[in-house]
Amino acid sequence: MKLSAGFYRERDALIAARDLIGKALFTCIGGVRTAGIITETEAYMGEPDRASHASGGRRTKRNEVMYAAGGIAYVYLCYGIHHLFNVVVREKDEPQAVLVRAVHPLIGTEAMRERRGTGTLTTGGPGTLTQALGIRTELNGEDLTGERVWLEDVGVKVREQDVLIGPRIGVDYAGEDALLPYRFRIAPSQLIL
DNA sequence: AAACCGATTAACT
DNA sequence: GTTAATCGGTTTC
Repeated sequence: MKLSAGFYRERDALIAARDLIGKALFTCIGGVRTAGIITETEAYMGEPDRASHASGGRRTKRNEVMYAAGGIAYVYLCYGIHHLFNVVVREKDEPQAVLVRAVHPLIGTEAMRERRGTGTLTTGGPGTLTQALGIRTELNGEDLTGERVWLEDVGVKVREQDVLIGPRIGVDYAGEDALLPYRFRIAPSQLIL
């Protein structure tokens, strides 16, 4: 079933990042429904987190949606090419978010392959999964309990020992915060086929 | 108004 | 292991 607004608001980014492993990310774009099982996430803890866009309370046009109440999408363009998808969590004015870094294709794999182009259907990175699911910046601020992008519990259980925890990727600029164990992923041997 | 840069990827050696 | 591609957001002048 679809995750409720309360699910997002009652968890901080760290707990949410763990709990979103194994959940399904759905989109319905242009009448095409696609979905994937979330296999990798990262937590961004807001003001005290130097790796977060909201570090030090920074508030700009781009990251404004992080300050809204949880249960909406934060989508932004990275390196001018890649759309990155985050789930905003906690209450209003607590700018925490979970970056979805990888999914395993579940529904609409042909549509995903088409969106990815002639290449193979791989959704193993934060930029490639958004391309496969059709997520673009127009979904920034989108309600995750709505009809265009949402998450569901599809009954996939991931055991604690199958979740690998480590430092986040690509945040070297964040100093010692780059070493925090805020990245969660399903052990490669446990990937659903 | 202009410079700078990034929560990345794919294609290389 | 390295690096070019690429452009909106942010910072700086």
